[in-house]
Amino acid sequence: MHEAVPCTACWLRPRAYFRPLGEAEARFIQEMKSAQLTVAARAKVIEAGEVGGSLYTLYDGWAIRYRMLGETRRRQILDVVLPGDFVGLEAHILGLTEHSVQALTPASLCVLRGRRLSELFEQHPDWGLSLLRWIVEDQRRDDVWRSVLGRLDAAERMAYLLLEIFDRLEQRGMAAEQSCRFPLSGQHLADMLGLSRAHVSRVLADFAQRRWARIESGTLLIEARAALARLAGYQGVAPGPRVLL
Amino acid sequence: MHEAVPCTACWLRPRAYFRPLGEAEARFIQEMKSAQLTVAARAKVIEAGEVGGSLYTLYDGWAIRYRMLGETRRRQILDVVLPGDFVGLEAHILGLTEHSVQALTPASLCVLRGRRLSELFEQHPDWGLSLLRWIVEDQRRDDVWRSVLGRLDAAERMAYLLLEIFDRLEQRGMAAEQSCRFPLSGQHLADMLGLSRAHVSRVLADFAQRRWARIESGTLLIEARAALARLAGYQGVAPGPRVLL
DNA sequence: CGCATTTTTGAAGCGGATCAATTAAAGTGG
DNA sequence: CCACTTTAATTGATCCGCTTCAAAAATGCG
Repeated sequence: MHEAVPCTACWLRPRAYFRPLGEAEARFIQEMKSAQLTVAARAKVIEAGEVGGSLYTLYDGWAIRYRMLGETRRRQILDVVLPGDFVGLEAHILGLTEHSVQALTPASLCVLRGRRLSELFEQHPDWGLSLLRWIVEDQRRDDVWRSVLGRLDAAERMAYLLLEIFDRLEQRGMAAEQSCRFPLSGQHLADMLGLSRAHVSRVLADFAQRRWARIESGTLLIEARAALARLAGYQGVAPGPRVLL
Repeated sequence: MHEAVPCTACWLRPRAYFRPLGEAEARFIQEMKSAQLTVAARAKVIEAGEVGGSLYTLYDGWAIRYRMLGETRRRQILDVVLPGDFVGLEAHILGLTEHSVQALTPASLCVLRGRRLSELFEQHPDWGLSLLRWIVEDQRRDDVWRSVLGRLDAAERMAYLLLEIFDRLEQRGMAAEQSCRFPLSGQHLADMLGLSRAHVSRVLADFAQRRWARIESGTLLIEARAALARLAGYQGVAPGPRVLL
């Protein structure tokens, strides 16, 4: 898919969503990047229980982060991983991962030298704070999702998910006016929202019939954003800019 | 409740759960602490929508962190805040809080000079990394809770919650052999677990009747830890040690 | 084109919500 | 310290949203 891309040629970095780089910073980050990894759709990038493990930035493609529960075939998808997002921070910081990450589409990742993450904190303490800020923003997103799962019904959850993914894609320049690529299956949606596959199908049928949103042949079309946002109490995503490593 | 306590006299710090301090570190932290705040039970420490706001460490007592949803009276309690936990990191880093924090019992908090948090990163980069590690551990806990809310039924959720709170108290030296203080009402449990007050009551009645656990007059008694852990797929909490600011 | 996977749809059952009535507990003021 | 008021916990009856199971339709893929 991609040969090793120098950071100066990164297609993501010019996006307004990502914080611009100074000269020295650019060199430092280029130095952190040790390789480019390409994986096929459905390939596992990180497997729960793995020890150590690298730190990655997803460069292109989609992935999911998930946990399996109690021996059984219960899966909770924790997040959709999009270009610019970290993969493997838990593995890298805590040494052991409890979640898995699987590519949804063909994907490519920048492999970061973990060693240099501590150097980053020492030599660029302001980046340490930027990173902290980013993580705290993610925590807020987690808070919202706990509310979504704990207190919203099926249709509200679905509306929230569709809008959030669309907006995150838009920040990365991966969305059109009111549509975007959407490689999640019904089963994926069910496992993210704590619903059954059958019920996901019914909720989506309802949205399509109301002309609020529809998913067709791998594409999400948002037809009535306002209606969805009102239903879910959706407030938008963190505007950035965010650091990109 | 407490007059300003010097960090050297802190009752929490000697606990094995918290990372021991060097001489210079102790001074730095003492310097960060600018005041001690005491609040009554039910008082709000942080209100959603608040701008700015201090950074605190809960010193004594219990609190809850929660969000209200969509104008209505739907509340999601995101976490129980226990001594040693941060309060107000979101407010401090992002400038605006979307959750509220309310004292459950009379509580006292150490007020930290926010300014010095960035200095901490500069002057003690290893502490920056410790803090990062702590936050990543919290993220893992969030991951687990998303799984709990998304995929476990009422009894499983309750079992998970009781065990986690008990273990967190134990780490802080606030639990006895198989019992601990428990100031959460049925409504609180319902709002944490995404259940109704009535159903919480039924689940607890069932646990009591099975002699697994019971809550009586503000005290939680864990009678059959193994049974609860098996039911919930509970694996324990992060062992620490953790930094204490 | 034909097989495998996914999606859709229907029918039935269940877990938990809701509502309402009762009981118990916790404050409050005299 | 007791009667009164308020708030929270319990319990039963009913209802609804979602699950489960199963079969049919659609879609993708080699």
